Parts: sequence; C-alpha cells; structure tokens
Amino acid sequence: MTTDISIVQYDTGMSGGAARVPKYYHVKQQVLAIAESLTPGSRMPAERLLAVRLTTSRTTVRLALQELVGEGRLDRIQGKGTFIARPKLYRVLQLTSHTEDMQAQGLEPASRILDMRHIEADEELSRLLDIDVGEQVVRIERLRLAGDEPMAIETTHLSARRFPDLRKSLARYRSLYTALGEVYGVHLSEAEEGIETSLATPYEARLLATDVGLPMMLLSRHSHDTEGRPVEWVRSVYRGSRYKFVVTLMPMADRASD
Amino acid sequence: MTTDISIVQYDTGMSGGAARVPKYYHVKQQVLAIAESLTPGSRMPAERLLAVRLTTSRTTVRLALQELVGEGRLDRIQGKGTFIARPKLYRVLQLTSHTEDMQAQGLEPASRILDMRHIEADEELSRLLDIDVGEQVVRIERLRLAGDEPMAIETTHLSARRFPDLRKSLARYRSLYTALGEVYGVHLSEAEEGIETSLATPYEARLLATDVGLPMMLLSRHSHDTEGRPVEWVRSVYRGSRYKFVVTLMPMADRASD
DNA sequence: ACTCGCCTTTGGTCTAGTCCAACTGGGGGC
DNA sequence: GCCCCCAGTTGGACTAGACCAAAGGCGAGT
Repeated sequence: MTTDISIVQYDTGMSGGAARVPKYYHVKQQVLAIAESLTPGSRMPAERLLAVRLTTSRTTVRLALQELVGEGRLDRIQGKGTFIARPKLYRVLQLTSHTEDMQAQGLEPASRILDMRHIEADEELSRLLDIDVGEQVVRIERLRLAGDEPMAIETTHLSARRFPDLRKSLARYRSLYTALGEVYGVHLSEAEEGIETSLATPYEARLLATDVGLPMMLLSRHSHDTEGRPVEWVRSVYRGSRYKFVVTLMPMADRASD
Repeated sequence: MTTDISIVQYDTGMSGGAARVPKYYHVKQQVLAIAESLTPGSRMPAERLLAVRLTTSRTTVRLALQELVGEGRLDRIQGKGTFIARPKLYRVLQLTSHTEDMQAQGLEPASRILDMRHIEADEELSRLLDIDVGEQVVRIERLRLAGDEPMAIETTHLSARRFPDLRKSLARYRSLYTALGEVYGVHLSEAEEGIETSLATPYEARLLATDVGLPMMLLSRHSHDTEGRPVEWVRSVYRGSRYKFVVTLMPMADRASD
C-alpha cells in the first residue's frame, strides 16, 4: 500500500516536450473509453466497481468522473448512477429575445419568473443604465427553459422610472422585448455582450440541475435603443457543459474597403 | 473524529428555497474573505495552516482553494505558495488578427510557433475547408502571448494547395492575415465563432502555466473570404480564469426596419 | 391487492495521513 | 567569494475508510 505516483510521458501526439500526467488523468481516459462504448442514456459501472477494476481508489475515480461531468460527457444522479450525457446544445448570440431564439431552433421556449422586485441602483448599475445612484431599478430573475430542460438563470435590470408597470406589460406580452416595443416604444439596436467562465454556486446548481463547482458560462448583455441610450443590463448563467455559443463576426467598417 | 456534515441554509439573499451547502463552500467563503483583505500579488497563508485555523482537513481547504483558482482569484505555485491573482483581461471578438487586437489594447503581441506541419484532411476538415478528404492541410499551432503572459494555444488549419509555401510567407509578414492578403490576395470577410468551455489537458496546462482540469475557454473560428469561400478553421484554448470575451451585437437585417 | 417503510445500492462529503515535487535559503567546500 | 548541495517549507497526488443522502426494490402488514 505504498503510494506510487507514476510519472509518465504525455502522448497526445502534439508538439512540445513532455508534461507530467497525474494518475487520475489516465483513469479518466480509461473511463472515457468505457463511456464511448455505451450509448447516451445508458448507465456506467458504479464508482466503487470502477475503482476495483482500474486498481485505484474511489477518490481518484471520482476525480476522473468529475472532469467528464464538467466536460458534459457524463451525468451523475445520486442514488441512481452515472449516465452517458447527450451532446451540447447551441446558443446563437444575436440581438433577439429568448422566445425568438428558441423558436428559430425549433425548441419550445419557456421561462419561470423566480423573482421580480425593485432594488436601488448602486454605482455600477447607475453607470450601466445611465440613471442616478439610488434610483429604483426593476430586477427580474428568470429561469430560462428549452423544452423541459433548464437552460439558464437570467437576471435583467431596467430603469423603473422609464418602464413603469413593467409587471403588467410583461404579463400581456410573452416576451420582454415585445413589451418594450409595444408598450414603451423602445427598440433595441445594439448590445455588447461579455462572455466568461465561472463556477456553479449551490443556488445555481440546484436550479440548473447540475453540481456545485462545475464550470459555467457567464454572459452579460448591455443593450441600447435606437437612440443609443442604455435600456437593460442582463446577467445570465448557463451550464457550460450543455451549451455552445455561436456568433457571426462581420468585418469592421474601416476594413471593408481595403 | 466523527464525520459531521453540516446542513446549512444557503443565504446569498437570492430568491428561491434552500439549497444544501457543503462545508468546503463555507471554507471557500472564509478563504475568500482572507484573500480580499490582501493585495494582488501577496501571499496567502499555507494550506496546512489554513486547515488548522478553519478547523478542517487540508483536503477540504484544497477543494476551496481549487475553486478560487478556477475563478481566477488565486494562483498557486508549488513550493512557493498561494497568491492573490490579478484581474481578468479582456479579449474582443472581432475579425482582426492577434497582432492587431493586441496593439489596439496597448499590449505587446507575440507568438511562438509550437508546431507547423502538413496533415491529411479528415471528413470534418474537408467539410470546413471545402476540400477533398485526404488532401493536404497546413496545421499551425501557435502559443499566443500578451506581453510576457501566455494567452492561448491557437491551432490554425488552411488548405495547403491554396496557400503554398505558407511558411516563407509567414516569416516575411508578421501576421498570418497580412500574409494571406499580400501574398495570396485573400481578404477575410465573415467568420462564425463558437465559444464553449473545456477543461485543461496536461499539455495545455503546461503551456499556459495553469493547472490540469481547470476551466478553459474553447474558441473555434471558421473564416471566409470576400467570395464566401472558407479560408481557415481555427481552434483556440484560453485560460478561462484570465479572460473575458467581449462582442458587439448589431440588429439583424430583417429587424432593422421595424 | 395495495401501501408503507426498511434495506440495499449508488453517488456525495469529509477526514487523516503518506509520499512526491518544486522553490528557497543557508552552510560547507572549493 | 562563489557555487553546490541539502534540508525545510509549500503545494500536488493519492489512499483507505468513515458516514450522509437519495433512489428504488422488496417484504410485511393491512
């Protein structure tokens, strides 16, 4: 029972020199091989069994499994087992609403309002929405769904003064963007979107049916109307292992002619 | 020495019900509090010391530290210690070269060719580059740097037949895009970019000075020339904890008028 | 025949401890 | 005075095992 950390050469066939490869990484490759021999939805061998078969500890097996879950290849369900996951979904980055975006992909859009309240603008929100610090801001927290699968937690911020009675307007029209156009005559024209990684908090993990600490995609959108005034600031958290974001880039104006 | 897993209410002040919070998550908050009281670059207490102070095991402390490293808040260096990290860098998504992009942000662009070779097109590459299966493809693997900090591993694929003697052309012009324009008369016009998360492989971790298994940003770019023909297919891996990607979205053509 | 509850199985969390690897600094040798 | 080596410290990897929590099957009781 001596601890034996193997030092092995890395061999993905890529260039460059050697790199140290921890044992769990080899275990991961072996587990992956098993996973690839099975069809999506079918069950993997139990952790304790894998540990015995691969002559390692359960901890090491779990580390390997954790990475495969983080990559979206496996799903773990306590009490039931570990299963082969389905492939990633696509999410197109464009200036459309959730409703339009889902319909364009043939998916059933849905959303559940988790929370809707007024908060006071802090310094950051006042800058983003071009209002005074302390002014009222409508904060809408929604769970976005594609079909019956939870997709993202989206938190939208708008000026309460500019968009009064937003709750009623939202109820009347299905999509927020439609309501903005129909009720307040505001049309979106340009937005900057920021994309970064984060890790699931316990709250996010519960709502999105994933595990605490797994990699997430954090999108923030800052939208402006046709007059260039800021309209909304949105922060969305997606399961990183379930989505791939796609954006079409066009040449910049000052390069179009050369 | 009984194992005592505390079941505590989650209290980020958000809506929704309770969620189970593992102990390491509380430890993480405590460690984060310590980190926030220090300035970037300064050293955190040692792991063994934190374990004693927070009355937990070193394993649990390491789990908490791992998440903070994954979020880009801490850096760990074996033999030296754990340090407060610097804030994230921005990376704008637009149809420019690495060289232009870096210069626009006042950073010193640099890149190191890791590997350059010809490979045979498999089915996927033949589709992406619009060539036959088995045709030669130039594969350029480069380490992108911003100043002296490794930024990404970028792997570019181009048709070898369409761009002969690319090595010489690359040597003459600093940027690949410049070489494409000057030597081959090809100008890029539109590209689809895909963004997803992945986990660092040992190879990637070594080159990007990060740890195996940490969340990464995986960008893939499919660029076309002004005639709509595919020119390159690029796969780039960035340290997720170091970069935030920014893209400007414009309204779609069929929505500009309403 | 149905229902309730226990028991097994499977994943989830945590501990305590061992050994390896890398950086640092001090002391001895040249 | 300079260099090298060795020992201490710090992070990295792994083990063995304990107990918790959720899911589901099965059997006893009604």
